[in-house]
Amino acid sequence: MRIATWNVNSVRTRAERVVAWLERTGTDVLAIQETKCKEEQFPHAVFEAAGYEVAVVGLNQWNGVAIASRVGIDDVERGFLGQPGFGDPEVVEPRAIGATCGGVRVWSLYVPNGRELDHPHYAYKLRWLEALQREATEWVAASPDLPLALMGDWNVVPFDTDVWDVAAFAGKTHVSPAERDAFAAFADAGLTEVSREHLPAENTYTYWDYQQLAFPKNKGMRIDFAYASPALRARVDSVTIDRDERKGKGASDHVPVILDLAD
DNA sequence: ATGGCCATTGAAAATGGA
Repeated sequence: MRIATWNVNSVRTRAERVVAWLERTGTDVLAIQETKCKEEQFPHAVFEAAGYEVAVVGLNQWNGVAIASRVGIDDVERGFLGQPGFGDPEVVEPRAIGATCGGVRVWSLYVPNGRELDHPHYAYKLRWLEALQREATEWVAASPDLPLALMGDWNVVPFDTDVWDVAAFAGKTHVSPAERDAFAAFADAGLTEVSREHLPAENTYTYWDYQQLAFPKNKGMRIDFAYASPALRARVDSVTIDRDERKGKGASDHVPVILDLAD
């Protein structure tokens, strides 16, 4: 089975491209982030025509996550227990959706950006990661043999070598020790970030800004990851970052991260 | 060629992204 995660930066703009990619690569399950639409605006028909069922959560033009699967999609959960909200009035944003697909419990996650270190969004980001880590700890403890994947756009650069020039990020989000600690803490829940295990090379990126020729200059960031429970980790044969998907007109600024699983 | 922001809302300019 092949499962993947991809921040598509608007699913309405890129539905045909995403589904063509799913079919071409033979991907069974895709965790999608930044759908940027309400559930009723989601291009359900494009996915269904290709044989994918979809579970969606979306409130407006911001955020939005989904899971597409051609191996079943059951026990859908929109948001996680204790998921923090943001704003006044406080809203629990559509940033997490879970479903069981082909025997794997998959979560599609879009971690808050943080904006600036002194912005309320940054404190929200840390709260959000901490709450997810707490909940993930419960999931693993409750079902230690369950294949579980926490996949998505984590908006954290775990190591200096996960960005083209860490000096350019001095005083900015994504690289702060608190964010890195919050990201690393998922290992304490018994999870392993399997893209790192299989693709340890430095300067291996999943995101390139649209501006200033970032992609041709390879000024990228590694911020899309997949944490796996022991039962899933043992089944990961290989991990691929599909860098080619950043090429050409109409690309998302993120590329897919793919996990090939043993049956 | 992989090429100097993009998507959404709403109808100009603002918001968010990272």
